[in-house]
Amino acid sequence: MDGDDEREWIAHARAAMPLPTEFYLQPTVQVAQELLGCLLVHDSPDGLTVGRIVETEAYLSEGDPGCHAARGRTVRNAPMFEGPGVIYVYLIYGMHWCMNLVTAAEGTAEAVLLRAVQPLAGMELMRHRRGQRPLKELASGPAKLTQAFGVGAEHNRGDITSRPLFVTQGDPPAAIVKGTRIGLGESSGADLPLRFCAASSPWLSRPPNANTTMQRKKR
DNA sequence: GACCAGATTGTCT
DNA sequence: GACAATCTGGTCA
Repeated sequence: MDGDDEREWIAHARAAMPLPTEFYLQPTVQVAQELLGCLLVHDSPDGLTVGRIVETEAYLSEGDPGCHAARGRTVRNAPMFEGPGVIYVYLIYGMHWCMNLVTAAEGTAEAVLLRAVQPLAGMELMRHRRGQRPLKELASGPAKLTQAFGVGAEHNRGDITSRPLFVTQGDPPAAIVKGTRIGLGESSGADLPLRFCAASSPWLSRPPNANTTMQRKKR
């Protein structure tokens, strides 16, 4: 990864076409898998950042108590009901932003959580936003990712199928590893195999199926 | 390297 | 008032 590579990624991202709304109308689990290898691009006023998506989680409307919309529509989760291609950004633990891409038709609340990306371009800007962290820690987690890419509340209800924040086609990983989702309680569908990772990627938030080690303690 | 606990605030019951 | 799709720094082995 050198400066020439970064310039090529920037040129590629500037010329790239966002994935269309139809992409997000596919079954959510399929979208979550097909997003792996795709490029997340944010052409912000501060500069351009590009990353390859290496980890996602699917949240479903049926039989998934971990989904924010499992108990119906609320003020917070309303974007999940607004149709394919809508960006759903929410605050977690009062400090961190998480970015979801809404799938399924309007009125059906399903989404894919972006958990980790491999930085490809705009690394200096990401470092600036993330506080000079090592490259591998720039976007290896849902909240790290949003911070590195400058995504926040102002992007909630945005459109992922148009600039400046969009996803474009990339190279699919050689293999995909499925696992259970991270951070969910036992009664929230923690055992559902809805986490998808690019196999053997060093850019993941955690190794596949290592989700039980950092559970919150009971209070 | 592995584990633990604190930070911090919007949302929901 | 409790909890949450997390992160980070500190402690200990």
